[in-house]
Amino acid sequence: MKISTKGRYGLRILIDLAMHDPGKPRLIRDIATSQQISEKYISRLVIDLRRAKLIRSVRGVNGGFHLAKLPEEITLLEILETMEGPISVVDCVHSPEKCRRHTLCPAREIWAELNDGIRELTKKITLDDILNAYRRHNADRGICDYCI
Amino acid sequence: MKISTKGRYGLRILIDLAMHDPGKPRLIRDIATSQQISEKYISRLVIDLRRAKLIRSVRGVNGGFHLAKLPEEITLLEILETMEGPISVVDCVHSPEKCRRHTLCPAREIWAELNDGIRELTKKITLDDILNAYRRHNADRGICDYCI
DNA sequence: AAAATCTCTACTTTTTTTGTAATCTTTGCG
DNA sequence: CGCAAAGATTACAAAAAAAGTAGAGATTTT
Repeated sequence: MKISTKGRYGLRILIDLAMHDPGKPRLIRDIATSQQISEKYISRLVIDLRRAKLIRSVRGVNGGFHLAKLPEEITLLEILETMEGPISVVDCVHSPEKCRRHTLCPAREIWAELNDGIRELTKKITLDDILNAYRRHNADRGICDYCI
Repeated sequence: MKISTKGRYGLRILIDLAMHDPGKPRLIRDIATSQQISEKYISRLVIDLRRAKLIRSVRGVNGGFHLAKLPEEITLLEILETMEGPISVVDCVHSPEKCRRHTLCPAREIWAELNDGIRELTKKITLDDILNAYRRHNADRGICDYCI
């Protein structure tokens, strides 16, 4: 029941892009500097974000990244599922084949409901909400490890 | 966002006890056999369950375990927090000291709200709900790995 | 006293997550 | 054109976390 480092870093990258969107694409190098994440790791993470169409990339000289959607259109659910794979409180919710007798599995409905509940909660939170909370606070002090 | 093996095994132990409560305490050995978990590991796990007062133990000859409460009084939240520690989507929700600048941390309120939401969801599910789901299905086929 | 049981802590193994190395592809510009 | 500035990708390494075990101890009943 914890958001992984990958999830948090994905979010940081999106926050970073959101706060720099105007005009020219943002470099991995610059994201790395402001977010204090290695360039290598960022170039690994942006692949997932791009495949999920949350960001767009421009290759070659003068390339970089920017958001592919408005912050209010990006939900925490999308971000988490992009970075961490589908939310599933137990494996059989999303991989019924793992379960020896999935058609009979007792707690399946209960897990499915809990799972949906959690997904709904995260779906209601948008990148914009997080940005606003961020702006209300002392944005220029940067982001805290462990929190995002 | 996944229930750990420890969490699932704790739940299995409770289900096992609930289905055998009448009269005499149940042995670790018997739980191990029906739940297909090693005796060693169960004796490790029951410590946590006992400390959380979800089960009671009887030591010595003719000893064993039984539930300390009615199944409808045991929530999934208690079980999970007993086995896995407090639910916290990010560390700073429950360990603000980990956060360099926790009084300023931008997303803190958002995480706290999400966290509460998840806790509420799991609080609404009781051991009895799970037992009922279990009984409605083909209980004698046992519990599926990965699901519980 | 002996046997049956639970209790506890420290350790090992396994699995998962995190992060890096190295190489390839695309594009703009002189 | 050809080079340099970017991003893209995959496979591997390191670190952290989770799972599980060993072994000795403490209680209780008979």
